[in-house]
Amino acid sequence: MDESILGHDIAGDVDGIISRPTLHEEIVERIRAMIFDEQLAAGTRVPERDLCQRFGISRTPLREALKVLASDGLITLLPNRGAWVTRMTPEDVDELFPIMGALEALSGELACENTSDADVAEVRALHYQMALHHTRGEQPEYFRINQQIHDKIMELADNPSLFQVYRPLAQRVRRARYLANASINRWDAAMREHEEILDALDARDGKRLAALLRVHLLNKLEAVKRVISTPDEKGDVIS
Amino acid sequence: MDESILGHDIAGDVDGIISRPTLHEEIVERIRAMIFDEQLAAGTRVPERDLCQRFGISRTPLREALKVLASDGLITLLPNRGAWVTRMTPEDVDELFPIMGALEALSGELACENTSDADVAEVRALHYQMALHHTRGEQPEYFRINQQIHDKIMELADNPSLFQVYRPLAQRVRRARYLANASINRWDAAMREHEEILDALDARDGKRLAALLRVHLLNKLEAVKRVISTPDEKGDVIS
DNA sequence: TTCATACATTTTGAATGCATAATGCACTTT
DNA sequence: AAAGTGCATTATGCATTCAAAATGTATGAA
Repeated sequence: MDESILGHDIAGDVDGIISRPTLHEEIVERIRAMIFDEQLAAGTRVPERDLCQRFGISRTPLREALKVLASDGLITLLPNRGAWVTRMTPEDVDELFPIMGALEALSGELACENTSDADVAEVRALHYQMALHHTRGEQPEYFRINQQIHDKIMELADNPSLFQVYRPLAQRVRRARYLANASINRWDAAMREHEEILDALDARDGKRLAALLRVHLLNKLEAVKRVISTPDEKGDVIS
Repeated sequence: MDESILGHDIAGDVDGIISRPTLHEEIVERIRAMIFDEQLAAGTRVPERDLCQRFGISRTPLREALKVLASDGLITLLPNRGAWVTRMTPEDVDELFPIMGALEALSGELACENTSDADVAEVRALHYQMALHHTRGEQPEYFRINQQIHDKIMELADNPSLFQVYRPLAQRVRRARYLANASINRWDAAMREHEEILDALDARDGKRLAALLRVHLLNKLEAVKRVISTPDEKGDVIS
């Protein structure tokens, strides 16, 4: 019919709500992503004018986005002196890891109430893929799958508000967390902990999974602190 | 000398950092307060123009504040259709209470590591004042002191990030929480739980205090849900 | 040279302006 | 009268403008 002339099928969309994201939401996500993959590095200035040009927008929606990101703690606004990507301090890590531990523990507990066998199978597959990267010493791949497992558990918790609270915290510590994995000792230990995590999820043992996830994260705390309190030669503590 | 002529002593401030809060920060706090005490009621529109006039500012900083409050979930932005004070649904309560439970539990655990005898004495004084209001059936006073006790424990945790994460959640459920106290059954039970909470804090038993705070909050969940899912005659579910 | 100062330039915070979308209301039509 | 239609009004999202603050730079003094 008409659709085929237009070259695409619109039948599926006729009664859905039309989503019109506003600029500032879109920009929040883009800047999030840029901080995530370090196009905007911790401790550097957020180049307002450049970003406006790059995104082809005016300063108003960009600045709205900056306020939102600042309230997440992802960037820091210095009055009259611009926006800067927040740098992680050892004190921040001391504060944030216990919080994230509590939230991950909750995610594990809730996940056990909802997890199907297929879900466990999915996590198991990720787990053994991660184990493979571990034995091969492939750190970036290990780290990526590791993230996926924790994200999957968070998803199984089926609590969008929990994810929303957790996400900005996780993003703030993500880079430091990645670097902390460099320590091989900790890497082996983390892998053993993950065995137990999978086991507890399989058994739907919410309390145990919660405790494991919490300890797993707290164990990383010291490693992360060591990394970020060791300035490299550029004086740039975490990049 | 000069200070006394001006009528106040400025000697204490000479080397402190001069704080210059930006407009949008100030406005975020004001609107927070207005939602808190229901000058802006749940489910109603946030009157952008009125607020601009009232605060004597332009739309730009106000709108920046609205984006921040929206990212906290305190208000909801409908594209091209204004800002509305977020209304609490039973689903929200189901999601938020376990999260707040986990965070309060953590606050209790951390508090036990830092609490001095003087701090315990302070909480004890609040506790018995609250008990008095309970026996007298003075609900608003009871509720206020109850808040103060939980706030005090959060403060003793000495983790600003924890407070920052907790605060927006607490504010979202605050009104529903207040109404839930109306149920006398729950009120007596809550009072007994508070006895135990004080006891655990006094003993610096972090694990126990954590468990108590968590259960305390979870116990409120059902009462709160009952309240908000019972629309009143105006069809306004929580006001 | 190093340091301080004055001045031009840039950046920032907030107000204003403008195009588009949503809303309210008079007017029709049945 | 109830429901639909078209138009005027208002509100919204974003761009632009403007004043104040911060920054960079050239000049002069020690």
